[in-house]
Amino acid sequence: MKLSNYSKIFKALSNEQRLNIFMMVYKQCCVPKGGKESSCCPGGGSVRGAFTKTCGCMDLSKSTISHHFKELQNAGLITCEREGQTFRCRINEEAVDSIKKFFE
Amino acid sequence: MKLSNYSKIFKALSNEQRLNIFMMVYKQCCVPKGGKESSCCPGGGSVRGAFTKTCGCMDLSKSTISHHFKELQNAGLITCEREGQTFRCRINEEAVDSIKKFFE
DNA sequence: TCTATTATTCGATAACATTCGAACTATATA
DNA sequence: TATATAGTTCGAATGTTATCGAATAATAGA
Repeated sequence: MKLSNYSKIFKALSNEQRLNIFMMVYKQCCVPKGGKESSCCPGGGSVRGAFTKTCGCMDLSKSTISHHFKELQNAGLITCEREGQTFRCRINEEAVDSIKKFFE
Repeated sequence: MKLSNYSKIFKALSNEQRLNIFMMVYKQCCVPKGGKESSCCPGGGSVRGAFTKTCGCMDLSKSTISHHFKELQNAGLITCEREGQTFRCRINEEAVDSIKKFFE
């Protein structure tokens, strides 16, 4: 992976609000081994209605939150797929693995 | 470690030039186990004349490079100590460990 | 097809980042 | 003490990012 891709990833995580969004998705996607699945993640590994949830618990306008989701997607950190009126979000494990490798 | 500290670290690494500087220090500080020490790192773990070296291999003005070193220090990623006319740089292992933990 | 809900796009604005060159400070050495 | 080398600070130009509200588009359901 090129250095410029890494800097893109770090840029996406450099804004505190956006990092917060990333973390909410990240935590909910990581069903601990042997642990219970959370209600938002049937099947584990993805978050239903991530955007709506985020709007509900962050003090930012919808448009700003939409922008932050786009940035996280552009950096390759998450993927989102439409599911009716809302979106289902998933962490891109590859990106996370790349970061881990970066610091080895 | 607070989320805002993480975003500071990621911000420091979000600029490609700065990431480049960080990597040069990082690589030179990490003497592989059983490997030879590099000439810049007698004793291992630190880089002698890091600023001067960086100036020599990056297409940026001294003042800009100085600024980037400051940013890396402010984020707690590296420390620099004067050594005569030049500086000796060291990676802050704690910061790196924090990032690793962040993605566990 | 009408309406409510959900999310995106647009245009504006304010704040912040990157970069430079010039002037300056710190240190070593002749 | 004069000079060379190394690095910092300052002010300015330029570019990028975060944020909002309003207008718009997509979807579900009545």
